[in-house]
Amino acid sequence: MIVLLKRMFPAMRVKISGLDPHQQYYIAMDIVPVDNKRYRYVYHSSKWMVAGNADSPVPPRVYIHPDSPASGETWMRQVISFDKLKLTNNELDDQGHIILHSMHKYQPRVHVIRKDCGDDLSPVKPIPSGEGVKAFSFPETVFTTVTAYQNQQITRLKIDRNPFAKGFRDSGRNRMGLEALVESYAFWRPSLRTLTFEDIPGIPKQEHYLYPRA
DNA sequence: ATCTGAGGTGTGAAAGCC
DNA sequence: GGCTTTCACACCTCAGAT
Repeated sequence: MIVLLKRMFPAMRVKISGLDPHQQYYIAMDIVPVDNKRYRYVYHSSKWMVAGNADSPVPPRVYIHPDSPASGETWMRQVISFDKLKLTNNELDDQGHIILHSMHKYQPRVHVIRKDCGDDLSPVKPIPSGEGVKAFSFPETVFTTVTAYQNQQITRLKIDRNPFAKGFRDSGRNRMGLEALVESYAFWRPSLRTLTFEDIPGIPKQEHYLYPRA
């Protein structure tokens, strides 16, 4: 899904409840390695296989949601989308984009940060820890980075679902076949997730739900 | 409502790497 | 030689200007 500078697709979308409506919060995302392995796609078995050790770690980067900071009421009222998040494989990137290695597995994490804990938040600095900061991650959002698609079904999926790729769509495609394909890919399961905070601003327990995509 | 420029897509060929 | 990465390209969306 990545090369040079690309958006993440499909984008992560989350819904949060349980925030203090009057408290200001930052929402941020970072992406961490799942393991220290490099992968390659094996066509004949249609599986990702370990192909060696991971490349050297890249500088940690943070995507701060552009609506930040905003009140808990604002965040809870909307579905929070990370569709503007950009990924790069350029380790020398100085624009604050999230840097990843190709052919590695990563886990996106959503961070909810109380404003007083996030005043020195920066795209090029690790997310602060402690009281007032909470991270959420969902195992089904783990993904493998590539510079070229390894699976033609994924290419077709993206062409049909990403508006910017409309120019590559065929007019007579079999929609039912596509829907079946969508169902078969875990990462494509509804990207809308819900985080529930029980005791804000004290920071909370995690709970999440899966919603069927309309 | 229409125009326009910036920027987001996958493709396919060529280059680079091991 | 096979796999991965990079690049130019055409086509598209989107947002701001008029």
